[in-house]
Amino acid sequence: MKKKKHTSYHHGNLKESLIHTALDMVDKEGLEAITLRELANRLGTSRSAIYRHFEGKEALMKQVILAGFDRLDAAIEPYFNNKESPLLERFHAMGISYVTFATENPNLYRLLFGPVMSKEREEVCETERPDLHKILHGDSSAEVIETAPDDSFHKLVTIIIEAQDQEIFKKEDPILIATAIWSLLHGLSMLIIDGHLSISDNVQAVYEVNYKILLEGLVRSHS
Amino acid sequence: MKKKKHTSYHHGNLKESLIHTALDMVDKEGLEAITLRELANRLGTSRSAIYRHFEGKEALMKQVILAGFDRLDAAIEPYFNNKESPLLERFHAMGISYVTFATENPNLYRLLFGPVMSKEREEVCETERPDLHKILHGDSSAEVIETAPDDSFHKLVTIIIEAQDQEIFKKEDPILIATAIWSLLHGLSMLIIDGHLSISDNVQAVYEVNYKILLEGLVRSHS
DNA sequence: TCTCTATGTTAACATTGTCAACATGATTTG
DNA sequence: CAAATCATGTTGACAATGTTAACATAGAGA
Repeated sequence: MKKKKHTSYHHGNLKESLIHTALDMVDKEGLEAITLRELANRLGTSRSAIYRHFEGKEALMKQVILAGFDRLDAAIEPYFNNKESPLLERFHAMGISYVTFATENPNLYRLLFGPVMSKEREEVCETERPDLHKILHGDSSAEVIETAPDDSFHKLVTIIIEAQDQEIFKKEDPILIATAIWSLLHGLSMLIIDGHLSISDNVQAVYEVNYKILLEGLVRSHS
Repeated sequence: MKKKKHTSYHHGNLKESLIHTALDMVDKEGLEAITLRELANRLGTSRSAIYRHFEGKEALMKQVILAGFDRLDAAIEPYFNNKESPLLERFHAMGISYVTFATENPNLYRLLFGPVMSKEREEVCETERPDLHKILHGDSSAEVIETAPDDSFHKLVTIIIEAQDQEIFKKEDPILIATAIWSLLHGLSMLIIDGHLSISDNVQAVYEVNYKILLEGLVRSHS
């Protein structure tokens, strides 16, 4: 597949290779399988070469996590952008694709929301995401869609605003609504992949009930 | 507080001491702070003594996790059992106490749902919790309340059944409803303590919106 | 008392992340 | 072009940690 141009340098592009093989290792063999020596072996290099590209293992893992989030975003994106199907269908499918991604790649999903970043995030927490306030306080939704970054959470917010503009959803703070939706999806995914639910054999059914409950709390009026 | 009877044996009761000091260490200093040597030092014993009581570090951590779940259960229990206040108030307070427990003890909460048990749970997942099916297929709710174990999830299920009996909640599968509620609470807790939300400075407000959305999807009819 | 089992200690080992010292390919400079 | 400089890779060593084996000791029961 990816025959790198091995002509260029010592190894080629070690930095990217490290990130991607680490990502694949996490996905297939779990987080504990990742050791710097094993990583180096698989790439035919030596353990310490890593330190020419990353400050340490943790710095590498952060990059891996970022790449993992890209995969997650890529898995859900089609359902955000498919403008042909009705909004609620997209909304429904987006949720399914999210939970499905988690259950099909449990190791990867656990990494994304796992303990690697948690300490650091706790510190940075306050200053984070000031850009969201722009969305929150922007009055027109059309304008927001343009300025929103391609982050999945932002896309979710814009979909909610869209649904509010179409008088489908109640006019609640869209960011808080998005938070509730994300919480439900994230919690459900985590509980399933960690085996805390007794009904994890039928993920689809569990999701449908969750979706139904959530939706009835979101829609504007009942028929 | 807990002056153990140091007269009895070599150390006294090392097994329980290990579990409880480990639990406190996780809570105050994080999971990474736990090393067998440090644990042994704090208890004035030697590192290898641990292996007379546990198969290894992982076995010890599993016991720590069980003790941690007891703390979580104890933190929410008052809101389950306070029979004087109306059911919806108990329901509301229970959710707040859950999220509050998580945000006030982030290290502990992360441990409970963290990576220690995840692999094992994946294997045991299918055979787990057959007792829940009894609740699901029991027709009378009063009978269920008696037979339910003191697990928090079971209590949640019984409260839902109670609300259904009082015609407050819709008659949906109570286990699936409980799953949805737990997912929301768990997801919200995790996202907050890991700093994924931009609004984590006002936990209460976030919870209220989540609760409102969830409740409107649960209640039987709108006024 | 003697023996046995439970519990605790010490020393050693393998794994892993990290760093220092050295080596080499590529790039820039005189 | 030659030399210097920088980027990249390698080797050896070290500290921390979980684990195990061999040894030690206290308490219980014959």
